[in-house]
Amino acid sequence: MYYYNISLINSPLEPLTYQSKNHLAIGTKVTVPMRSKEVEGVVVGVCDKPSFDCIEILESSGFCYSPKQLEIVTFMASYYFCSLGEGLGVMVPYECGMHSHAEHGNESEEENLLVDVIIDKEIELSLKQQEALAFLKKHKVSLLFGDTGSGKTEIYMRYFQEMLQIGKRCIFLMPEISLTPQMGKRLKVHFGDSIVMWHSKLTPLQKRKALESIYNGEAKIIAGPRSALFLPIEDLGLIVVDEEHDDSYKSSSRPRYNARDIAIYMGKLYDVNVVLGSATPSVGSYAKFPFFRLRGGYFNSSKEFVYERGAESLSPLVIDNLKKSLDKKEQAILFLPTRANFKYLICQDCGHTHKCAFCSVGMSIHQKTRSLRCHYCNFAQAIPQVCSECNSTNLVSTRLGTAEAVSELQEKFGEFKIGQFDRDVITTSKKLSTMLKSFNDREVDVLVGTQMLSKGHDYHGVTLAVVLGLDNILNQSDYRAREKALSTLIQVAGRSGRKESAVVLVQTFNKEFFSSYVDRYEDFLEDEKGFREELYPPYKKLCRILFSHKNGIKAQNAMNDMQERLRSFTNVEIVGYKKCAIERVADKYRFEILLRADKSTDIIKAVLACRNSLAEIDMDPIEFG
DNA sequence: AGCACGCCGACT
DNA sequence: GTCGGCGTGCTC
Repeated sequence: MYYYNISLINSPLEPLTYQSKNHLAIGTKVTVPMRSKEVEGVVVGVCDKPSFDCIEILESSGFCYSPKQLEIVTFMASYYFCSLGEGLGVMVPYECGMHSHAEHGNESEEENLLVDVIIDKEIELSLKQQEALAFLKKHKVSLLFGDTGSGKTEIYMRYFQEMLQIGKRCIFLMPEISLTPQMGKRLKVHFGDSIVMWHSKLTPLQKRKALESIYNGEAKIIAGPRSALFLPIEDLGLIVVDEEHDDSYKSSSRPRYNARDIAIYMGKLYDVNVVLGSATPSVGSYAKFPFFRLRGGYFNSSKEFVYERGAESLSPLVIDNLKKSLDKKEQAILFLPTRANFKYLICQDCGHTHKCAFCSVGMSIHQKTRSLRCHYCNFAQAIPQVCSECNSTNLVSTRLGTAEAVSELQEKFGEFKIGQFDRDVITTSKKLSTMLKSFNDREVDVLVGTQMLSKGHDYHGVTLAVVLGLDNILNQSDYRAREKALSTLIQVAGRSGRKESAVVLVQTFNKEFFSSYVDRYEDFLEDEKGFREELYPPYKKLCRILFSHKNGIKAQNAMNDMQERLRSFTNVEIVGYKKCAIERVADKYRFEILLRADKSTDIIKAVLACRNSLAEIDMDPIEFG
């Protein structure tokens, strides 16, 4: 009889011991009984006969995780504080017997011949682009710091093509696949069946087909959001992380990994190059990696930035600019920050804000459904007519929401079509492509939206971008607030003026800040480096520990207990321990500890020694709320 | 005494 | 994470 440590996939439990009559290789995916249910697990170790009676492994599947996949999972488990089972949950295994030769780098003549057939035409690069590509090839990890429209995508594509020609495969990460159908199409046109798009919204059939082509080797490029990192790919030659600054690379549930950072880890592990690309690179990547600067778009467009003192209103200046551009039969986009900090219902008489019954956040008004909705737990209720505190009927909402902006503009510009572009309206990728198509076909004149507007779509005829509410990002208590606000402005501005000259109208009380950096992002990055030194990433490591429980006292006690114990670790600084800014979410009270240290290993040691069962640990956090 | 709920520990 | 055992405390 053999005895194995089995990690249960997606389970927070540590590996459990099961027995088997047959020998099983480490990494084999199996089915085991667990409390009268059958669950999937992975053989992660061999062990001696334990003192307790063991249960038999039911069957071994035809799938297994490669040693390198197990190494990645082990790293994720230790660095991001999850179980092996939770780490394995994001990994897709190989078919048994597939990976062994692949990981030793054997090349197949047959495949090389196949590639020659697939590639039809070479992607032409400008001199500057060729220079950039040469730079990327020279460095293990490099940053392609290229303005919107400067031709980053062609460089990636050319690099992919060259990899394919030597029989190598590539991973192409992008933020939120559903938000970038244009990129997908563009790649599909060039690479046909040798590119496969992988994301969580694939139907079971699509998923099967995609996996099939990965297993049989037809898929040479795997493209998608962060989950595309973890497919059973052989002969890996290159990883590209597009829009590397994007927050969606950080997972907000366990395993709380950052796909950009895991890509870099995998680059080392597989000994392949990693390319990070962005028009607005993160301060961290800029500080850590060599970069190549690609300036300007080839649209030769000029942009005029106009600043108006204000927060978030459809001011006369905004209306006037929109009118001018509409009269000229041109298109405009209007940006408002994410819906998360949207408009709340406030009583003018007593100042009371209508809060969610389960979370300590204001409920947002959704005019379309005539309801109040909580963006943290989705609780919904009718819009009340009177204040629950003082019975006043004088209830107003101060902030401007996308839906409201749309209806207000539609009223003012009756003959033009105003489109709404946010997560409330664009719920499927079909709706996304429909909206983008009607905008590019000029059936829609003004597109009003949130962050979604800035996510790399091509808008051909936009000559006016109105950017409202930036100060709401800038004023967040987040060490990245400046970076987030400025990069948002640059990304939105980058959506306009692809062909002609364009106006970017910015409402802010911080003109000084935005105007001095908006066309010199590298200066911002340099200055920001100075600001972060001694305090923030990438110079210091941060770790946030969250305690949440229905019983607030329990959560608070758990925080206090851990905080006390952490004090003996002198190389880890307790930046603070307190109620979260949003103190209740989904009927649970929340407390947090923020840690800072020079080295992540110091944080890991301290947290491992001090954590309790309520502690949810977020390494390299990007959310502070 | 009987039942409901909530806490806590085990899960191989 | 999820289940079940058990203790507390409330009601009949």
